[in-house]
Amino acid sequence: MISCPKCSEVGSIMKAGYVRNKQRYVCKDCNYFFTLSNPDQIAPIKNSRRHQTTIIDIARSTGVSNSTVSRALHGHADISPETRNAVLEMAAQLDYQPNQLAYNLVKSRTNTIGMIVPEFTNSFFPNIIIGAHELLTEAGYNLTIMQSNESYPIEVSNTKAMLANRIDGLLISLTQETNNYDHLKVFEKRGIPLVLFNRVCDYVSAPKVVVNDFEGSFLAVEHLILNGYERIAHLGGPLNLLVSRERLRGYRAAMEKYGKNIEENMVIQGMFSQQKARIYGKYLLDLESRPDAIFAVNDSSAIEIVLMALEKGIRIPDELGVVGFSDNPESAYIGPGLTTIRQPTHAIGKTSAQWVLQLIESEEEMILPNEKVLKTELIVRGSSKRNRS
Amino acid sequence: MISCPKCSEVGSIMKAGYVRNKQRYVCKDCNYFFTLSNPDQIAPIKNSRRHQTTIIDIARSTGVSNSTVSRALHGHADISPETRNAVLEMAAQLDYQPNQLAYNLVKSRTNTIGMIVPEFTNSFFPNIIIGAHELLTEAGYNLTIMQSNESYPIEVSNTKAMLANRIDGLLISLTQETNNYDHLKVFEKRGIPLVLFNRVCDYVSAPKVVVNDFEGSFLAVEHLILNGYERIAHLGGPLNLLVSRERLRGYRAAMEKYGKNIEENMVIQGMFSQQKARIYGKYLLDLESRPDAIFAVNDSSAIEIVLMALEKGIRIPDELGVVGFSDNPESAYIGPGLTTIRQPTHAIGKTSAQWVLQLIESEEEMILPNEKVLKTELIVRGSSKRNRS
DNA sequence: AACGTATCCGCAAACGTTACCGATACTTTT
DNA sequence: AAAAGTATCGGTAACGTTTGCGGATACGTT
Repeated sequence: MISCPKCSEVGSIMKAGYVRNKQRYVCKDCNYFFTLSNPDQIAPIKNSRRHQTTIIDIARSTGVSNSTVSRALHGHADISPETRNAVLEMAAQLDYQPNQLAYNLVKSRTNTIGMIVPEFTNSFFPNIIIGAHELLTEAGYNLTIMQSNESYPIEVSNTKAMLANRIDGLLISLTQETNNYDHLKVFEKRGIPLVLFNRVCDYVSAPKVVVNDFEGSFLAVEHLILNGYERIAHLGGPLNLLVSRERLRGYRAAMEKYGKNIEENMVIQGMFSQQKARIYGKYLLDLESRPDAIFAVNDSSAIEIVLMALEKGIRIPDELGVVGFSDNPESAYIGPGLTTIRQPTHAIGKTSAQWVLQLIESEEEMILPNEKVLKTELIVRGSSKRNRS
Repeated sequence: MISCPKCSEVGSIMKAGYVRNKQRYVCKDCNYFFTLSNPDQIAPIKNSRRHQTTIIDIARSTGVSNSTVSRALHGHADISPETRNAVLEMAAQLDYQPNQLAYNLVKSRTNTIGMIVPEFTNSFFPNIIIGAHELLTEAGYNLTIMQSNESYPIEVSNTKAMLANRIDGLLISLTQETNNYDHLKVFEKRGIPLVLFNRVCDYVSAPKVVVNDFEGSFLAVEHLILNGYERIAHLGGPLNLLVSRERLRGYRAAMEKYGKNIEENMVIQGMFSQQKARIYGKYLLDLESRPDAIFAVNDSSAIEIVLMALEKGIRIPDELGVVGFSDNPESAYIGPGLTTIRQPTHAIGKTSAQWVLQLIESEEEMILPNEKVLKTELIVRGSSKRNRS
């Protein structure tokens, strides 16, 4: 006979429908609804994943409490050498691996720095990663890398994922097409340190690590001028990126300083891509009055130009001087050797990482210079050393 | 006067030592020990980190329970459209970001794949990473990358960190110096899918993704022979790596097939490094009876040889044929262009990632072929196209 | 009236750790 | 010997989620 779990009444129990395929009853006395639990139900299917030994397992096997185990494992005080040893032994025996997830949850920090780069097809960003990676691992931090693939939506979703994973700090280099920065302001609001590098923007009040694009660009163009080139073209990048604007500015400044006329039809701004480089390069080389030198915004564009020029039989550097930017590995090996501006990629990564760690470890909001500008270096190779005539 | 918090007695309170620098009392009546909490103590320093809005916040603000919020956020059933919308609205308003850590803890999976590479200074491993990254992000997984820096101890500590972070699967390429594999066997024991790629070993029963080094090597040497080279040297890698052994084997097989004599003083094995390459290269080029072709174990060695030969005035390819392995980006641009064997780096990454996901998603232990061999490709450039005389 | 069905929501137990606050048992001091 | 101090250990509440299951209401159906 069924009795009410509440008033123990037996007589006034009635069926009252089904809930999840189980008979439901109601006690008319106390108006209490209930269903009967089936004790002989099949035990829930054991999770096929093997059980990972936890602190609790160690505690049980050693006969101490969880907290003691935790203290022993972390070399805390308040524990006798004997129990510590016993615990450590048992931990080794049970092949214990701490669960960082639980640790992170309770400490609400992950010891992980996130990094978002637009791409890593050429060696530029990988080298930055190496620099950051080195410093971070040494400091006991992990690094998770994501790639926005030069796409703004992916960048946004990447930042969301980083946020969800509760990284302790973020290093980010923006996309070509990013011009809304709300996804970065979230980090400010949350108090999560953020450092922009290389592809930065002015609309976020976060530290920025950049190279001296202006100066590098200036040096490159000055070098061309000093080598006797007169009519220098500039194949630039997209103007929403600061680097493109700075390199353009350096170009203009150098031209102006030496009193060279800038022919505006020889100043082109476009997206970074090999295809675009070929199109713009062809345009410049096919100009009725061809420039005698081209300063390109990056090495891959410069190399395209060199190759096209050689195909056309234009002699480099005599008939055409070419200078690139970044010093890609292949630039040293191409035909005459590409003159270029070397960026301290390693240092960019290292500096950014260092900065984000400083921000994390500084309790009070430190007042820091909000921009660090690293030096560039002119690498002179064959593509610009004209035989003075 | 101090009164017992339990029996409110005042007379029989006595000091009873210190606990963490705080006076401790005991009530002789009820034998109750206690310390006085200091209400005017400075409030515990507020964690400077701002409060992150949680599911509970949303629940409170919306007037529903946590479970309802959770269900609403995940589009579960058993929830009315109105409450769902209310919850979602409130979530947006409070700028809720889910805490992946808590999620991972309760689900005991992280949706993250770990990857350990020996280095990423040249483009080889970055390209593999790109391939894996692409596939994994598409499948909704994250990728955390670690670098062992060609050091066995670092590799071990990396695997430990991966384990602690409860990655769902691991992709690993071994160090030059790794010859103990216990740290990998832990993954087997734990049931965590593991895939080896490129630098693999035979002593772990895990899937392996490699390229056909033997065949590639054979093709390279055969190509040299078919171009009329006779006395072909081999500059090889360290023999504890399978790749080195396979490439050596391919070299020997091709030489044998075409009845060429192998002069053992022209077969050298050494570590991967630019310096070593220069030393061995100098040795080969300075030999009293110089080889007429060199097959190098990788492109960077081959390039060193090409550069040294050009310095010495040795004409390439007429006096010396050179073939490398890997198709580094700079190989296309160097002097005459370096003939080389292209490895499908992208595919290596993609295949490995695909495989690890298969292992994760297959409930029962699937029987899979435990090795996948990807094809290599001969890229013919100027350094080996001899003008037949 | 009695029973059945559907829909929606809340409770509370996990997940594995850490750390605060006590609580013992012992040693030392007065 | 009582009182005070010391050295270790345990209990337990967090951390933020998910989820199984029970409970409640509102109808619809015999």
